[in-house]
Amino acid sequence: MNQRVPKCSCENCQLKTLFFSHVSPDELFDICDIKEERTYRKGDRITSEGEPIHEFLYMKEGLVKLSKSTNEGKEQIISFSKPFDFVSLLSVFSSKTYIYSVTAVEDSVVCILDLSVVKNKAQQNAMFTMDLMTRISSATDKIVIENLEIRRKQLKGRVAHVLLYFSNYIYEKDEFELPVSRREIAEYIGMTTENVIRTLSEFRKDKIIKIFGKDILIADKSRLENISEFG
Amino acid sequence: MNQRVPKCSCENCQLKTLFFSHVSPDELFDICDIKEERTYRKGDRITSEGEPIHEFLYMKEGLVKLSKSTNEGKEQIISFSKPFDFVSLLSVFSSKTYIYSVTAVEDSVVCILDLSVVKNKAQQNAMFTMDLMTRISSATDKIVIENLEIRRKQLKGRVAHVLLYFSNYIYEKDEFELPVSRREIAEYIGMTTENVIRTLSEFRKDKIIKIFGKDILIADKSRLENISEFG
DNA sequence: AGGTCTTTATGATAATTATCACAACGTATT
DNA sequence: AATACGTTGTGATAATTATCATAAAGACCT
Repeated sequence: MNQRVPKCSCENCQLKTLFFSHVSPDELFDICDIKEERTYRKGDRITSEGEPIHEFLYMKEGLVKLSKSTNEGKEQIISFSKPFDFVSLLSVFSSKTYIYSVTAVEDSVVCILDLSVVKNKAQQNAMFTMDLMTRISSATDKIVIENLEIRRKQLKGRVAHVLLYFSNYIYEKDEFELPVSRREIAEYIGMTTENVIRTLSEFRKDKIIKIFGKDILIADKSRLENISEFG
Repeated sequence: MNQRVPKCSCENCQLKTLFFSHVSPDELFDICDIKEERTYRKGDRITSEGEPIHEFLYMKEGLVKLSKSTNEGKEQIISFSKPFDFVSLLSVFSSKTYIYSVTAVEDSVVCILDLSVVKNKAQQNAMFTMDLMTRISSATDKIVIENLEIRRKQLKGRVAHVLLYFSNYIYEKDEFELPVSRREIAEYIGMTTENVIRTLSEFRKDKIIKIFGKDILIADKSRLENISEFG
């Protein structure tokens, strides 16, 4: 399920500059000491809705999804987090329990700090807290904006948008392996699985993309962008 | 358009306890000195998309909407802010310019601090920054959750949801004056104006609500809740 | 290797929502 | 008072999306 990696490798960690730029080397060493890395396999649940929050999470490798299930048992995907994103953005400082679940959609490595350590640090070091707030704000802003973007489009535009999201933002390549199922795409864009599949088939027939199972190749990006923008 | 109220009335301000619980009386006096209150009339624009952010805003009286316009010129309403909510939640600590506009939907009083003052305070006082972060996180969480709620419902459920939102959350009464037009409701729930109007008429015909122009009376709340929940 | 379950896929049909057209009403402006 | 303009309101029709049915392919388990 998960496995501890005892050796701390913070010296080479990009997060050091992003997250800890206002933490002294001594403090950093302390944090490094208590930091834990956990490895998750694709499909593993990392945190669950309703669980108490006692850890602070950020992404080192892989890709995870944040999701929430409706009281009818359907799943809604809120967002995806890639390396050097905070996974802990919603709820962490405003709630005692998670209001969403986090699940690995690729094999992932997540760095974990006890939340009380982060909170203590935050109460002592204002610059650290400012950094933290800036980062968390930026991440939640992205979620809100992305949500608005998806909301104003219809089916084809939304599917095109998601493909471009993975291509441009997550993988930075025109060919990639979809980390999620058609159903999960549907849960992200708020449409049905069948319509997502149908739309992908249509894009394939129109030679905008090539599909080999989970592998997607964007063949005509400008047309895909056009669909994403104007439907 | 707007008018200065020179006298500082922080002594009686609810925000003092919420916002400034970790600020010393001396500091509070300083802040009080430079704080400005501005009065806006219904319809007045408070901040505009693309403008540089140099002020920190919070609500004292009234109701405002946060909105963003698409590149096709359509408006999307992100959320509403009521008294003692921060208006400055998205962007403030993550962007130099506003990515949304703020407009008064009721006559409103907004308290305004220079952003540099808030940032300076935040860099010096970690507890203050923690408070701030907690409040901002809580506000953005609400936006995300509210968005998911609306997204999973269809037309009737969304309209019912909005009515309950105003009734329960904003006015805490079963009878209230709608602060927004049908079009604005449509912009908030992502449906067309005509369909919002039609749905309201349907609720009226079914004796779930009474409508007198902008005045709404919720006559059968449990049925409205049922529609909001199950469509 | 066989069976079960999920995912991908496609078609037909039903439900939902948008668009267009038009009218009444209120409000603001000149 | 007259005009213009936005809001509210309703109906007919078109477009979009969901639902249901069915099937093949792949993953998983034993």
